[in-house]
Amino acid sequence: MKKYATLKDIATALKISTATVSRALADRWDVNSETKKIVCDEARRQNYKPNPIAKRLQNRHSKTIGLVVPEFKTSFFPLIISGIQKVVDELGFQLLITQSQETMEIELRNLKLLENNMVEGILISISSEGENFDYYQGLIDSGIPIVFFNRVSSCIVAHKVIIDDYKLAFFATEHLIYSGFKKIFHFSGPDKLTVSKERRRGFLDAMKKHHLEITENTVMTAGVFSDKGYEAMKLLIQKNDVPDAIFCFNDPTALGALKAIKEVGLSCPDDVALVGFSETELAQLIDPPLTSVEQPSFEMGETAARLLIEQITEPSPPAAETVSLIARLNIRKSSINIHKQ
Amino acid sequence: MKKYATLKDIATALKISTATVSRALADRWDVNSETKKIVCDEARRQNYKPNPIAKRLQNRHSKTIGLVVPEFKTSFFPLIISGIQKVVDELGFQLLITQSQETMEIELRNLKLLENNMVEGILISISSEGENFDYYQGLIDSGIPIVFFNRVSSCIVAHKVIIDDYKLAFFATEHLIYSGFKKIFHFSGPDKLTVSKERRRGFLDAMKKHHLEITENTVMTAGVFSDKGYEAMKLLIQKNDVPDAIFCFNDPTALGALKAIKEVGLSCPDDVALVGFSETELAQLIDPPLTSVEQPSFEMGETAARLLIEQITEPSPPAAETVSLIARLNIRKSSINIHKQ
DNA sequence: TTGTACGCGTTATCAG
DNA sequence: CTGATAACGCGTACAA
Repeated sequence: MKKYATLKDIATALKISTATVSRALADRWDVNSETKKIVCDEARRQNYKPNPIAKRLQNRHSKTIGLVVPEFKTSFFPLIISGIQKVVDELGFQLLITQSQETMEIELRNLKLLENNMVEGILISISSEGENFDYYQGLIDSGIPIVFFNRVSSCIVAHKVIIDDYKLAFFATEHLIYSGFKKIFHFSGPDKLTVSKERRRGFLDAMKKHHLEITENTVMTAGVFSDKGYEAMKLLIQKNDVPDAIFCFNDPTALGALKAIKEVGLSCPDDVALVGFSETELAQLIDPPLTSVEQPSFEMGETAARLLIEQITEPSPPAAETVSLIARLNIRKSSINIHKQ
Repeated sequence: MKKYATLKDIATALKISTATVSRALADRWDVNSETKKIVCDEARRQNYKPNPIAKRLQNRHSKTIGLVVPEFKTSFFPLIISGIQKVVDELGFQLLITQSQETMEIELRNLKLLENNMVEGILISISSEGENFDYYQGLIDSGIPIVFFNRVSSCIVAHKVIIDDYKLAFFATEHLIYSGFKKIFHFSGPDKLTVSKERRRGFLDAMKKHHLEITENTVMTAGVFSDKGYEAMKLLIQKNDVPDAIFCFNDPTALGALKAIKEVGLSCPDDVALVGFSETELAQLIDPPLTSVEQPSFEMGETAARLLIEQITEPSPPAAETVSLIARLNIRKSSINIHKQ
């Protein structure tokens, strides 16, 4: 193992004190320009690099924030990250990214990793398995602010950036209802996530408002990934209980359902209409183009990052606030009712 | 700003020495179980957390490696990251992820960021703008090994994990030729990337082998993003020089071209056939499904991570080696020649 | 202009 | 069993 060159190494090599070396390297005015030159040369010769860890031990601020997202296989989180990056760069901070892979365990490990690297604050969208409440709270208590976005913690007091999932789910469902579909199902997300609950609530309220029948299969838990949507759809086909339309928790789930639909020779939207959520790039490209709720992802990232850094830099940060951004339903071919025309 | 509780705080509160506190908290055998208990209680009371930075100042190893990728909007890099994560987790390391957004400047900033966090090694796929040679070499010289993957540096001696871009480009082009297309173009990637050069070389060699005409427009530089593919296609349409088929640098470029093709009422593959590269999830989902070269992304991540960690942990690491993984061409509808049937 | 000495928070060594 | 003390690498008052 190669040993680092330290200030001391340079000092002893040059037979001067470490203090002088330190000052020379910092290029300060109160040091002889000649010694300055000698020191710099020797530093280069020894391939000296200041040890950032030692520096931080005194400085106490790293100008770095951490991020934990569940995954970035879909384009949803990457878009948010772009927004975060922009603000972080603008404000002279740096960003460390981790992914929890939708598990609480890895999420916890990532939080600790970030903490170990002395981030000054954390942005997080929680895993679908549930929340590490205690740890969130512990971080906040120990002076590391957290801002939640998209998937937020229900019981921690902190800044949160979301959209109105309930309202959008309600809209999306009403869109299907107004299009003339009668037998409408919902593929729900993970039970523990607030977003899942909100979207399910929006769906059910819309169904109730229009007095549509709610049966045992009306709401099926399908999770976040496309294979779950595929399985759920397969199950319905097998049970011979195929609906006219399905409002899905997200785009991957809808795509999974679409795959199953096509496989058995059914057609979308003729036989089964589909609506997704949190529109990914794919929505517009697939066949048929998918109706989906478009979230202001980039803006969500910007807002969350700004709130976090504000909290870090402001001496008296504002009280915890929940910011709700505007989202909208993009109607495309997958939810057009051809029989109604 | 809340002040951290330190060992000293606990020590003074309990009127004992910091050494004892340290030992008690480390749960060592040579400390009275009663004092141990008292110390732990006081630690909890003061919400004490050990300062990892101070620890590292002596330990010198962080069990953490860093990653720099150009972007993760497409599913290509995320898949590689999954592979990396798997190995990193298995071997008890941790992973810090950064994205260069395809620019040299941010790449450099990220390298420094990782270095500042004392990563023990770095995995990188370089930005399309070019390479920070000097900095790569400096890192390696100062004892931080680097493993390149996918987009590798041409002039640094280090482990590299790639596929045979030349061969696959050659295959893909021959596939188009054997399908009966005559006027075949290539949308090339950024000029500075080795992968671009290799794929272009493969394309040109295949064209030459089969004595197909190469004109001024045959090779167009279109970059990495879909908008560039779109623009390039638009330009060809405008110039009234539309080919039978295009071999694109990657999937996004192909998708951009597809968009332009559809916009002017042309059809793929009837009017223009398309072949992509580094197959993303989308390839199978769009209309028409896109012929593309499938890279063993997950395996690439695994291999790169394994090589890096091996280099970190082995006392005498093996010489730099270039690993070439197996890739394959997946033929789909976008490159079927309907006129030939 | 340069050197001395101390602190950042922790662990390890060596006395007691 | 416990307490001083010396590192780890750097910055910086303070003294010379």
